[in-house]
Amino acid sequence: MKVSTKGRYAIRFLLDLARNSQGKPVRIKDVASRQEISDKYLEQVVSVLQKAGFVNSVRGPQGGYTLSRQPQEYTIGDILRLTEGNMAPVACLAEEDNVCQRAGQCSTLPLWKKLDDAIRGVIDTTTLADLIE
Amino acid sequence: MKVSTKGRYAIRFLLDLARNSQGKPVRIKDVASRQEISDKYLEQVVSVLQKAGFVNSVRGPQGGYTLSRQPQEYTIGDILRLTEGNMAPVACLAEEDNVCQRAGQCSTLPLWKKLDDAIRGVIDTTTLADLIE
DNA sequence: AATAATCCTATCAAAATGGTAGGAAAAGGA
DNA sequence: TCCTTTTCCTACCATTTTGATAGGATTATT
Repeated sequence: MKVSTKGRYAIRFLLDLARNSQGKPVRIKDVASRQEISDKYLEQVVSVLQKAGFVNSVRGPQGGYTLSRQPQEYTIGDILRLTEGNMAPVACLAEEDNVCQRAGQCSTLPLWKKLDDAIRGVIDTTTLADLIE
Repeated sequence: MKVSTKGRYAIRFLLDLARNSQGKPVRIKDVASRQEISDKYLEQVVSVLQKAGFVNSVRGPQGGYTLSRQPQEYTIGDILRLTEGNMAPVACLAEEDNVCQRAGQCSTLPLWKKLDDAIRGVIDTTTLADLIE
């Protein structure tokens, strides 16, 4: 039940952009050094963000990344679901077609639903903007 | 961010004991077949429960396991922390000595604290008894 | 003595995690 | 045009975790 580096680095990357890009593109290398993270690994994480349209990229010298929306328009849930996959605590809650045959008689399902609600209650109501002081 | 089979099987095992043991020991084999779980694997999960004193065991014929407390005295949090390890969503919240050097300037820490609180709010207030209808 | 159950340890395949590495492609400046 | 700088893309890899299987030792009952 841990959030992996993928999700955590994605949040820190976007947060770093929000803070350090004044309209100008920010290089992965700079974020990586500020965040004390492997830049080659961060590159892979950012690639997912880029493909999903979470960031805009500029290639070549003076290139880098910028946010494609306002900080308050990124929920932590969006970022984590993109990078970590579904955030449901059990697989049977993750997708519609993943319902198991025991669902009807499963007495732990209500527990997992409550836990899922609690998690979503936090990650879907917190945005990047909330993390910037 | 998934609860693994270890934690889920442990809950289902204890729940099965609560339902099917009328004072008498319940065999792993029977639980495993009712729960459609590998009995040799369940054995290993149960061994953790036994060593922690969550269940009493009786060896030999007519042996098996019984709950060592009342169902309402087992919180889901106790069971999951025992079998899954710490349930904090990030390592730096898991133990006292795990605090990272960036904690002071870490702007994601409040998020993880809120998420941790939300998770504990569910798992520490739900007991086995709540899952028995 | 045979049987039935827990107990204990070793092993293992597959997947996930957290990277490293190297080069291709694009864009800018000299 | 050429060099540099950046993103982009893909392959590979070591370690750990996950979810088991397997086999036998130990204990207790009949």
